[in-house]
Amino acid sequence: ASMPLPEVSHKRVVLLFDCDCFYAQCEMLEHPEWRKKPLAIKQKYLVVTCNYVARKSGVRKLQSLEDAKLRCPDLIIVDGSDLTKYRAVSMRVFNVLKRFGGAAAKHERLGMDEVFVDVTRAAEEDREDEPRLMGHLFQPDPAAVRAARTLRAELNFREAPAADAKAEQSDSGSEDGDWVRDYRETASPDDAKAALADEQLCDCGCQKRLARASKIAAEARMALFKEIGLTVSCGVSTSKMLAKIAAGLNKPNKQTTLLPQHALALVHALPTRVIPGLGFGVASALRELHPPVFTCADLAREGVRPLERLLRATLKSPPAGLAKDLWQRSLACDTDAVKPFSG
DNA sequence: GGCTCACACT
DNA sequence: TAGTGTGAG
Repeated sequence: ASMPLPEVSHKRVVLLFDCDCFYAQCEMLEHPEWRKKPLAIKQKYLVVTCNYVARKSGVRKLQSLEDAKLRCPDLIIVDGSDLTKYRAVSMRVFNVLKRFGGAAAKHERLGMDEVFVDVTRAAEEDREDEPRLMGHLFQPDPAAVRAARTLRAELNFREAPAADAKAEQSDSGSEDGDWVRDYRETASPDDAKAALADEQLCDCGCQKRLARASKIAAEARMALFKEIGLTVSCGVSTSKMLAKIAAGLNKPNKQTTLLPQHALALVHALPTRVIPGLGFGVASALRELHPPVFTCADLAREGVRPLERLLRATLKSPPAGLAKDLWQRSLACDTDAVKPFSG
């Protein structure tokens, strides 16, 4: 009612490239004989990352070395406290990615192993009318879509390009429906899911822009593999938050497109920690509330004012506007811009 | 603007 | 872990 509604537009196109187990891959570049063996990188007495062979034996990030060795007795352990070579590989990755997305693209580094790229302009200017969607497409299940719809109704919240305005022009506009049905590469969905996807189509052109972007992502990933020998996972969506979440859906060495009209169905049930800017402290405080706030849907229902109070009680000096930003992100609306020249 | 601190990010 | 980045004051 009196809550400010999130601004939702699908106009941006954001990629997130996330190097798979970055330090471990760097070590395997120097030692190809380790590729098929379980490999962990340690700092002090902690495993900071490990390759996917090691993960099959239950080795995990931030495990104690002791635990890791118990789970995987033949684990190869490399000290990773000298970051020099990782920094060098990281810069090579960034320099390759800078070639993609055209002159108007913006590239932002996050840590050593992640790069955001805003490819809005390139995706708009692409002439291709029926771009092939590369990689995976996230498809919500019907229950998640129903839950998202309920949440939207509860909060009286409508997405900018209306999904229901489409019903009236259903006989004229079958081309978009065919386009999605024919070009997705995920495992073939059942009829219910296909119907669901068609029902949720958006007419702002975001599907085509995201598909064009998925091609840029595929080309960039190929270049990284050929020129450096690294595999990366990639998320393709309309904001940094959604691209990051999408990248995590299929790993390693896969890319995933998340259509903005499916974002709430994905986000609503996820823990509040998926929201960038909402860290360990705030997430813990939210869980202590009664009733406890666990998921993004819980946080969305909580509203801005109670969140402001919690931030004041939890943080030393909460940045202005943080509550509003976090609350909007709980509804999958993230307007944080890709900031160029951060590397 | 520059310093420290708290907090979040990898 | 070993850093980097950000906003508040």
